[in-house]
Amino acid sequence: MSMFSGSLLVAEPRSFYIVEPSSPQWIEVLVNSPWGQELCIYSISPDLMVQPGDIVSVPFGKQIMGGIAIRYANSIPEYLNHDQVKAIDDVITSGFFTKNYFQLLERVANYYCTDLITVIQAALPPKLLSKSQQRIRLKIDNIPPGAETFCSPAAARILTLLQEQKDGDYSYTFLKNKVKGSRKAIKELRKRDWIESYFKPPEPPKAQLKKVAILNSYFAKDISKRHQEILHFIKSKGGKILVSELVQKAKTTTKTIQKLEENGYIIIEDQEVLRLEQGIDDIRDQSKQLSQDQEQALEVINKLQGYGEILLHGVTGSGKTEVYLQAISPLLEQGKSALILVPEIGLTPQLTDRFRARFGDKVFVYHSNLSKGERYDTWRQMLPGEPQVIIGTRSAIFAPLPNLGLIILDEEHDSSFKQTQLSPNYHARTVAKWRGELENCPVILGSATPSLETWLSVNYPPSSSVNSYYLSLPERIGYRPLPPVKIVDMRDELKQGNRSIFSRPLQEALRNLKEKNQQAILFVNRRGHSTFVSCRVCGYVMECPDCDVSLSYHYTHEGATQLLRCHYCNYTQIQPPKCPECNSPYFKFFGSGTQKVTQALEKEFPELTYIRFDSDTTRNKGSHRRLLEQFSRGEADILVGTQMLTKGLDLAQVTLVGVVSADGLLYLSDYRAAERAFQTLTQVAGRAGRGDEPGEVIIQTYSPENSVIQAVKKHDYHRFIDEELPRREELNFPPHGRLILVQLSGLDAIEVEKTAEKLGERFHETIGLDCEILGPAPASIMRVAKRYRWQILLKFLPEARVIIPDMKNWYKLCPNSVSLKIDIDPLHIN
DNA sequence: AGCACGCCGACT
DNA sequence: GTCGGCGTGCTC
Repeated sequence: MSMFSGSLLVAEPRSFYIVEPSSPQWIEVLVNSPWGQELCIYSISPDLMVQPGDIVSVPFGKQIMGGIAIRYANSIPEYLNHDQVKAIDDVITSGFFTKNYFQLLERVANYYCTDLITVIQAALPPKLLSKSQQRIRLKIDNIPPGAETFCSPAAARILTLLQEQKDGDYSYTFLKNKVKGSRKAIKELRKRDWIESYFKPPEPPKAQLKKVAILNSYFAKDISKRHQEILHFIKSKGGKILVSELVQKAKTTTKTIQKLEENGYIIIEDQEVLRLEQGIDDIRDQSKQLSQDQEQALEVINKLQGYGEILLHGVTGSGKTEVYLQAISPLLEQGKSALILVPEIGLTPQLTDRFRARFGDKVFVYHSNLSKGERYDTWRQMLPGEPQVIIGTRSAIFAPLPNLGLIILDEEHDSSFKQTQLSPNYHARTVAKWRGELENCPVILGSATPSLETWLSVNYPPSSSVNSYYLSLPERIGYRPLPPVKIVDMRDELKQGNRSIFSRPLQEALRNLKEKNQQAILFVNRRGHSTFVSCRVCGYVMECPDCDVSLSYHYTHEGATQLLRCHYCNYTQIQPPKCPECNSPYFKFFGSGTQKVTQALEKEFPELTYIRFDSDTTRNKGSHRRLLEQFSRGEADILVGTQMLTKGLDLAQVTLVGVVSADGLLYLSDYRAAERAFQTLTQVAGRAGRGDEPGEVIIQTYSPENSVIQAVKKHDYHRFIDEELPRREELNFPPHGRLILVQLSGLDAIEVEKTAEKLGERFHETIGLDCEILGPAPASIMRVAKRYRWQILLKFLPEARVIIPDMKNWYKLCPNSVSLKIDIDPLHIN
């Protein structure tokens, strides 16, 4: 929680160009100290220019760490002596935190109950606010032979570890994790003066410098023909060229170039070079003719001046992207920028390509798969405010674009817009609306299956906000029909004696594939091979030793060791040949994952080739794109994959979509299970028939009468909404009420439970009647990665004011061994 | 968190 | 007197 009252004063935009006549001597800096955020005062040495809003590095204790300069101070507080105040070490980046931007960060911190500094860290490229790292190194000259025999076992272990390392140097954290009782042992070794500890200064990312040759005097006398040629070449390139490029393209040497510099014909300078992810080049694309619906939608968007929330509800294949493109085009001409958020960038290379084809080098991508340098440079080039288009994932909502004209969330229903593991647990959609308000620009939320939150917010807006619009694209472009959806009752298949995982209709559709020269997508709810391995005699199930879940069977290839893996903590072990409990050999796997489906394909349809597309096969950088390109080139007949397939793939040749089993989606113990199932099935069905050939969808299930399945069959979003919204309203679940999930975890089962009980009592004492307190209860998977987990769910009634003044005390109620996490608006409450 | 400082008891 | 364990307070 922010520890300051009111807003922090930060530089107005552009104030960084103004030099104050009487430069203040001190400045307050927000730092991330080991025990939380703090506002500390530092002096400014005369030779350093520091402004509020700068990112600086400062000394703190024995460390150097990153911080944000907040405001000038004319004096130091009374409780500090002058010799206690240290000087700013360096300025890392200048003129970045504008007032609007800072307000946004503060709002995120307040709403999601975290420190401002934690939000800032999420908003900046990684390592920009890094700390110095404590490291341990050997003092080789002081160590007698056989030193390890003189000291305690732990100390000996550390000594050996360090001696095995080439430079005898390890980080303190590494040794702490590796050796038990390391703290004491290090003290012991330090006493003997065999090791020393030191702080390695942080290394924030830096701009890359390269040498450029600049033409100085072209009309030179007494110059060799070769030199004249080189100068001419530089001139043809605009009088300025990278030295490396000059050497390569003019087929010359650095020696020659040096000679030219010595004679004053050219000047060699260091220049910053941006490291940016390269796109494909030279595919240009023009605006397409819009359908009537698209035209109407675009008109509403273009007319909108200032903030507004727009739901663009377009069925799969209705041409939402073209609307985005044409909405952005006039903005760039006005000198404004646009921000497009997508669930996962690797999955939408086509989207990025289309933007690049339309807007060329004005398009930049920003996501966590970029290298550190690429990410820093992409971020840095935004600061001057050149009009541009940023396509990014969740964290790009914090892209520091000064003249923002439009924010778009594509596939706004997607749950990857919520940050779950790390703090702050923000939802990019929520932050996008705040940012739109602050920057006074429209926010477009695009989806074929809008989240209930967005649906409600746009159709029944709270009285305070009138600027919301519902725009519908009910038809696919080119009057292509939505693919018919066939529901297959798998109980009948079993009755008819079909024991294959493919039903007869799906088998027939797959058989027809080859002769029609078409492609198919098979959707499987799970990666790996099987959901669990169990004994058919005694019922024993293989479980992860560190988590309360069963292990999944992973098949690599014929003859390879068969592995069992935990999908929660990645624990891996070899599949035992017999049941460890009763020694029975009938020890087999159940359920089906992507691997099992591909095996069945090999067996039943050996003539069909496939590509497996899940998190096992797409782990490496660029593998999404590579696999998708292989598939679109027709190198395989079938794409077999998981959830990833649902995220906006546009593959024109796919006519058949098969859902191997919908049941795993339908029965999850979560209040959002129905919504997720509807979205996933509708999205995956939408991959069929996007080209000229009509599509077909086959969904296999054991519960064909389920209302979600029926809504998917009819492509009927409204039918789904009409059933689901009252159900949520009845139970005060979002979007009608609000949830806060309080999670406790720790290694000691009893202690976690006791803390949960204690907190629960506290909640009953302090929280008002407009909030229902559910729990404390153990999480549905109680143990993950050796940690026991309990939780309390706070359910606020729709009209309740969600204010929790007591939150700081919650942390005080937790012993050190129990950690507390507060998830605001959780998407999963298991 | 990590470290210095200072108090106190066990031992030379 | 000296060494070392451990509780306390500080980091601009």
